[in-house]
Amino acid sequence: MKEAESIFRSRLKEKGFRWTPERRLILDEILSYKGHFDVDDLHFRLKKKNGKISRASIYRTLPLLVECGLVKEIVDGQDHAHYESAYGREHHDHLVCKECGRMIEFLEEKIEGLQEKICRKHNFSATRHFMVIEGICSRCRKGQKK
Amino acid sequence: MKEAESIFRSRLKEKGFRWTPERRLILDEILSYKGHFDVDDLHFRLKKKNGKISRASIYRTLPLLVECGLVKEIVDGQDHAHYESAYGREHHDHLVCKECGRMIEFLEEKIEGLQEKICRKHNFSATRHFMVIEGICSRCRKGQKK
DNA sequence: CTTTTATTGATAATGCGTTTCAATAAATAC
DNA sequence: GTATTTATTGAAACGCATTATCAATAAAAG
Repeated sequence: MKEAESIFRSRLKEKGFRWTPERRLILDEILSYKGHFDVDDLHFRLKKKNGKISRASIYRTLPLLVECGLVKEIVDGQDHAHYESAYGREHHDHLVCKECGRMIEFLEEKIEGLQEKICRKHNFSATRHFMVIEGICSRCRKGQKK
Repeated sequence: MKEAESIFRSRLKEKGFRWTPERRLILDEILSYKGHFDVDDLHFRLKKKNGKISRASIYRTLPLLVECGLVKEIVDGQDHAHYESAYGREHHDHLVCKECGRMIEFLEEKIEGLQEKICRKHNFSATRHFMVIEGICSRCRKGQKK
């Protein structure tokens, strides 16, 4: 299945951008990694496998992938950006543990519906929405009880 | 009504911190300004009125005010932090316009209830939660139609 | 193969936020 | 009130994530 790649390649073509080995490596790595990541994580994994991709290329490629819906930024209220692969995945929100950084995904259909209602009420045209619950996860709570 | 001030002053005392003219000016300005703001907004307004407060003092004071619940950080997925006075205000979420930056507040009780349900389900102890809907507000949409 | 021009990696620059430090000034005791 | 202690201040240096610059490289198209 190369659908994700063809989505990316046709979007690049549309904009007069080019399909390069670096962009391919970045896309492949993101698709093969199931989890949340930041730029450093991704750079580390790419360097380990290929030893030659610059951080600058990652910073340049990520917005392109976000734009065509293959990657999503996770807004988590922490100090720097986190991302996740969005290819073949449904929208969901996150519980973020302040202790260990773990992100737990959840989906509550009713919330999605309520968000649409609010947009209609305010005549607001939504392009993105997210919800974050920050706190201490069950694992870390057990740890704190000594 | 000086309740907000006494909340802040007793919290400072508790921690061995001091009540200073600068902290008073910052608190007063935040309480008197009804709206969302960032550090630059606040610094500009304080300088105009008093001509002598440093950005560093604002950066140092804001977390103290957040800690005692008088100010809330608005996590909006934009590039830098925004805040709002939280004194005497109920929790609410935001619609954020990518065009003009305007933030529209909303409260949906049902969403709050659903968030609690999700936390119970994951045995997660929440300390903060927020929801943002990003897009184009009604005003800007009208403008775009020429 | 040649031409055009986007992309790359390295590095400099940006911008928000934090830390450092010497001078100042609250708080407390006397 | 005066002296002592130590947190706070403003200015400037710093840290860190991200963006912009630039010369060399390499896709794309003819």
